Amino acid sequence: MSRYNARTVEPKWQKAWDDAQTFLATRDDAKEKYYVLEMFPYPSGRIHIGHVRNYTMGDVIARYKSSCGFSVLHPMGWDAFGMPAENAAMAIGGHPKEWTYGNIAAMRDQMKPLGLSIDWTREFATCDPEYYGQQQAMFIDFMEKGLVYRKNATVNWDPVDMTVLANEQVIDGKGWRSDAPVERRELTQWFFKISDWSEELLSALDGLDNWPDKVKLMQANWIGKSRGLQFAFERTDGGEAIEVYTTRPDTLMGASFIGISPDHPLAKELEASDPKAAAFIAECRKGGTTAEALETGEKIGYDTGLKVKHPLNPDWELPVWVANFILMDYGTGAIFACPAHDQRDLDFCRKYGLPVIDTFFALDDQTPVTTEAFVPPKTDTVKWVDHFAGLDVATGEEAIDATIDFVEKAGWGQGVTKYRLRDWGLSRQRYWGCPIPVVHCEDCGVVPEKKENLPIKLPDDVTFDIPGNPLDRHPTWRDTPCPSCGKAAKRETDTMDTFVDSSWYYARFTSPHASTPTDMADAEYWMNVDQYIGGIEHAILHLLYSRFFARAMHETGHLPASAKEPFNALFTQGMVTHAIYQTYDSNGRRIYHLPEDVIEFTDLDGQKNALLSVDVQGAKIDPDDVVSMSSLYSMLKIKGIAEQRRDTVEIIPSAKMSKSKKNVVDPVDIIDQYGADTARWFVLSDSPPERDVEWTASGAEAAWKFLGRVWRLAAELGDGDDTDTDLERATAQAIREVTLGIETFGFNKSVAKLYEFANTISKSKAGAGAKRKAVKTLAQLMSPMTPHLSEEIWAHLGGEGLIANAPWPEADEALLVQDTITMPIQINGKRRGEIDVSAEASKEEVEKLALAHDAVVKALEGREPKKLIVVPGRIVNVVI
RNA sequence: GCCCGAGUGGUGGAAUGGUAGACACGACAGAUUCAAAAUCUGUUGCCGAGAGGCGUGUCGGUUCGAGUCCGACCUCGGGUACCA
Repeated sequence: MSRYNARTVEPKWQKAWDDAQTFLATRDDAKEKYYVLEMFPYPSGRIHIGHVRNYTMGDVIARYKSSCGFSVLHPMGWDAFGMPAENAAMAIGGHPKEWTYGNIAAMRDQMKPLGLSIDWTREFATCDPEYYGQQQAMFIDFMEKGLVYRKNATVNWDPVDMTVLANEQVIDGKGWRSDAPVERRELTQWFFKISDWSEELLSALDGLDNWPDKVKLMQANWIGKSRGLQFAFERTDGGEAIEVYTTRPDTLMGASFIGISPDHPLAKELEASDPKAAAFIAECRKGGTTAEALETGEKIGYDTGLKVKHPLNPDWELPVWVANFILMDYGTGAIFACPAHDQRDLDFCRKYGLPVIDTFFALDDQTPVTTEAFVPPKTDTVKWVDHFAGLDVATGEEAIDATIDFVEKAGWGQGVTKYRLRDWGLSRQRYWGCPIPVVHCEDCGVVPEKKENLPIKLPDDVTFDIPGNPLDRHPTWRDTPCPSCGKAAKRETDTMDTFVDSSWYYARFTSPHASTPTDMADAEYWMNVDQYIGGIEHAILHLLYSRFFARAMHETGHLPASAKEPFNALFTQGMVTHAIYQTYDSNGRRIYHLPEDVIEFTDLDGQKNALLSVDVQGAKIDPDDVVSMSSLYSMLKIKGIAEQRRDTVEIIPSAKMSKSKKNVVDPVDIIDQYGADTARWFVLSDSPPERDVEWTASGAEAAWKFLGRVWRLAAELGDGDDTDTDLERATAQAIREVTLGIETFGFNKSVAKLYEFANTISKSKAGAGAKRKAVKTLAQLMSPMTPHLSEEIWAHLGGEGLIANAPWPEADEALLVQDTITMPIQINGKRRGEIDVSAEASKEEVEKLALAHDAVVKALEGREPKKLIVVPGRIVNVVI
């Protein structure tokens, strides 16, 4: 009998599937459809083990659903625009287009051997002009529907490189290449009006029954619906009143000062007239644009000298400050601060010597606030000091409602609902993205390009030797006649955020070669995505943008109403993580090292250490032999390697795999050595799919051994027509549990059950006929995970056609019924024995049996139990 | 900072509020072998000679019963609107 040889078997079956066009998705109105989609990859150049895990999960679902009789759509494409291509062009020369398409070819070559059931005829990359041209057409439709507009927005500006930086390119407040302190700068940019859909995107979350609650919660928090009070503070100098929005109007008596954003119109006025204010605002503009930078940075303020009148007491004047932590994007860009009940306000007031006024206390503690703000949940009842709406004891919620009522009746303010969600800024000052199809004409203004001129293709003749957007400095590309008046005009040089590309690719897959963005008949049949699979890191932005886009596409006639919520079910798989190894150069900048360039060992204290392999100069070191840094040095000395200064390698454990941080693990070694089925089986084993896993290759060999064992089990079988009830029962149980595992994304549990089932078969004394039947079912149950091996066994055992086309096995329910049950007996909640009872036994019979149990009799010593709990079919607890 | 998760043997993990540790890795012992590889069999949470006790990040609570529910905290991970 020959050994299982993945190297010859796997390509054989891949060819058989290709020849039979097994995975071609076809519209078949007689069949129910099932659309499985994994988030498409960025073509970084190499697939990593996380991709293998992700796509194998999708493949298990796709193959399983196909066996269940569905017409399956399982496509693949490339999220191909983005910064890394431009970075590569800057770092190593070449062109982003060549780099990207080269990477796509390499990754496709790495993916094909995995034997994924993908309909490759639908493949596309978002940087294909055929794709982004359709995106431009949609953009024009969105413009017509008023879904797009322009306004000013802040960007990270590198004053040395004179270019816009991505948040990722700002490291510790400095530009990644220039090392110069980053500034915030305003540019006119394009926006999608996603905020018009805030309520819709929020309330529709309720209908997403098959989405993880955590994702829905994150999106709801992100949209951030709040009800508050909007009103104006009159200025004492008669200037324009300051509108504020607050979610805690009930604390108005605790107001300490008025804070405005450095980007507030009033701040801008002062910037022109007050040099000190201008200096302060300039200070605020230092640093990056991220929320994290703003909120973790030092809170600073500037007293404008302006005063406002408190609306409840015209004699009470409050100072107006400019504060760097107030965002112009949220509310009105101005607040009143209540330091007693907001920690940030309190810290600020203590720093600048502003008053702190308590407005309410806990019922049992009236200590005034000192260094810690009193911020109870809004549902807690508190005692009010002097509430203007006449409250004494009430919850925060009641007080807020009462206050809004009071103010509305008094006529100086209004209850308002606001959302935190901001409009989606889609402009990018970069080359490698989808050009925004508009023209700036001196006479006509901003004019959309004519659809017949689409796609507006990116010019190929660009260079990346200087920072900035090559489209801006291209000699001719910008020049174009105005689509409206025909006069010489200029193209927009901003390109689109890559999130635009990934916000509708799922729809394009339903008709990837159509001459319009979608084909309605195809979209009607294939949409929605029945199962979407991707990383939790996309829980907010990508998934929210996609939900918005589907709605916008419906508005513009590109998707049916039924596809407004495009993903029926979502599964967020965990990430495969790996340690990052870093050292520092002489300027203190981080240098990242590949895992294969590092020797890692654990010393006797359990401390992890690492050294660069180059420092070991090729000496063979077994990390298990190294117990401490000094023992490593002695070993190196013994091996004749001269003592030298060596960098200590810093280890950052369990970080998301990222090419730029060089902690990406390549799966090709495993595939080369053991085959795709082993890699697939391995990534599905052990870890629950939703959990992050630290990458370790130990266990790959065990997976390979198991698959060999299953093959031998099949290969060594003889013939016979005998049957075996025990094996049939084990088969029925395996079918039930493996199926349940797949249906609930418990692939690790399915794998464990398959191990158990295979062990049961190999240990069974049943005849060849009975075993043959069991092994055939085993092969079928394994086929979504190890499709090549399963086909080989299926063919060997005389199965009809391809196992990929065989219907999913069904469990014989009659065999799953148990007649006796073993029930554990607890005494005071601790397990002390067990009894066997018939499945039909009444509660009374179980109680009798339990009380007659040796351990119970002994513990009772003739007394009556205090309580006797019988959970039928489960457990008995005797309380003494 | 803010929002969302996760934490169980040496390791990955299993467990509708009902026998904690299924299944696998590793380790150890044995069989087979001239020997090894491969394969097969067995043992394996910790403490204890044993009886037994202790055990699911920490502390507290609810319950007849908590890994699971509630509260506080610790650590790690993801997101934080220009990484994708």
